Amino acid sequence: MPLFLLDMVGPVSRRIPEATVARLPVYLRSLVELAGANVTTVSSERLAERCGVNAAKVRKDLSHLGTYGTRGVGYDVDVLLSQISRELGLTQDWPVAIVGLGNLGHALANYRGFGARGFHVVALFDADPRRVGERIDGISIRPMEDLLAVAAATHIAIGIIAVPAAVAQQVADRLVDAGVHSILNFAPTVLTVPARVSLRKVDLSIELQILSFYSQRLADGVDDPAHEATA
Amino acid sequence: MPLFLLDMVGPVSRRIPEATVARLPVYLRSLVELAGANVTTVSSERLAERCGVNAAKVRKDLSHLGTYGTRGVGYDVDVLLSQISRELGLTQDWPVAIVGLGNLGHALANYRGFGARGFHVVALFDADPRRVGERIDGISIRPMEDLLAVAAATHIAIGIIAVPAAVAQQVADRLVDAGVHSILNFAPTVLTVPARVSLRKVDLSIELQILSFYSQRLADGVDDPAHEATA
DNA sequence: GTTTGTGAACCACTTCACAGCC
DNA sequence: GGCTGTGAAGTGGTTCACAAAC
Repeated sequence: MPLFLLDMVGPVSRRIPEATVARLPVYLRSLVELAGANVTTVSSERLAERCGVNAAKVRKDLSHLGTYGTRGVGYDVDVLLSQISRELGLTQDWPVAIVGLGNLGHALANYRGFGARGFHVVALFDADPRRVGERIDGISIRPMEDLLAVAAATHIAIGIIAVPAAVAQQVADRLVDAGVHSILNFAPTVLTVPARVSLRKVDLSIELQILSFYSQRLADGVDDPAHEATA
Repeated sequence: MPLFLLDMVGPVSRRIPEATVARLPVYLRSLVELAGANVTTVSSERLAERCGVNAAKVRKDLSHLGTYGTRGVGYDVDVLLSQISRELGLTQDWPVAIVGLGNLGHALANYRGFGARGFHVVALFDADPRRVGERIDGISIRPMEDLLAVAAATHIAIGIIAVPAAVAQQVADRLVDAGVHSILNFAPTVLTVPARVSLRKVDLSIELQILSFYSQRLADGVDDPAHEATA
């Protein structure tokens, strides 16, 4: 490929390590804060400190996006901010559906900050007829049966599962059938989805049990190295 | 050390990789289900399938706890279950405090399944005087100022932070001052704690942004390898 | 002098593949 | 014949350390 075509390909085609992808949102958040405080330039050292990682990692991570820093100076906050936003796909809108509106589902549906960066809750579903029809933040809860029809009408990109573990897999299957290709699972169970579907999980009891492990170690005086959240 | 003393040291002194620790709760959950279904024996193959990992990983993970399998047969469900429970420190009780009782805090406070495995919510705190005094599931919300006194009375092991990002660090500092050595952070911000304190995080918007990244890739037709939740 | 970008070394974890035991 | 436990090989990610650029 001729060199002069390289910038037409753009950063989207680079292979970015998974570990880096997981840190980009953290950098982004910090950059938004810096921009809000009218800081125009930031060094890898300073950004690293704010994000709780080390400077070499920041530089390596950012180098995967392209060459946006200036030696002797640092990174331009606005440039970096928009590059990371673009890389994460936050310049477009992602319609989100929440399935299951118990305590957690309600909390999620009310969560401010969805809208902040391209995520919009467009539909709520619950199997319990007593909950159907209730409105949360202007959106009414629909019966599970409507999922396919709604997905057809408004292309749902991300499905959030907040139902009991026992029915989580069947909800996941329905979401996949409805064409959803990203799922965030809050139910405490292992889900299986086709390889093309992205799946991430948030599991309170697993987190607690991990903390329990290290608490016990601490109590027993085992000198474990510090460990940090992965989430 | 003479060989005959080895079993007195017990599995607690082995060095267990962090990645393994994060999977033990998943194995445990599956084993509890198997035990409930009166299954007495399980192979690494079968357990792996149920947990969404591969069999070699299960064997390697379990080998870190000791030699609890039988060649040609598999693992005894009950034995393995109790070994993992012990390793994770679930045979003892861990008093939990929740700080911040907005939507999410409420949902967490009402979460059944805390009690199931050694975790007990013993105290709730909120800075908002209008919320103080409210009772959730039999426990009344106390003002932040009571934290030190309550921590002194009931040894709080785990603190859950469910406050706005802006005040999360100061809440973390207070928890640490109160002697809490494990923190689970739901606030969307990076926290800094002393090395001896265990810190894990759950961050909804980071999860969504990671999903967004892969959604965009998918839309752009980049053939990324499948990726799974880390949490 | 300062700070990036990056090969090279290092480390942790995963997977393979098979000997050893049932 | 079946399945575990584990060295050895492979992979992905982190950290070092320094030349290049400002």
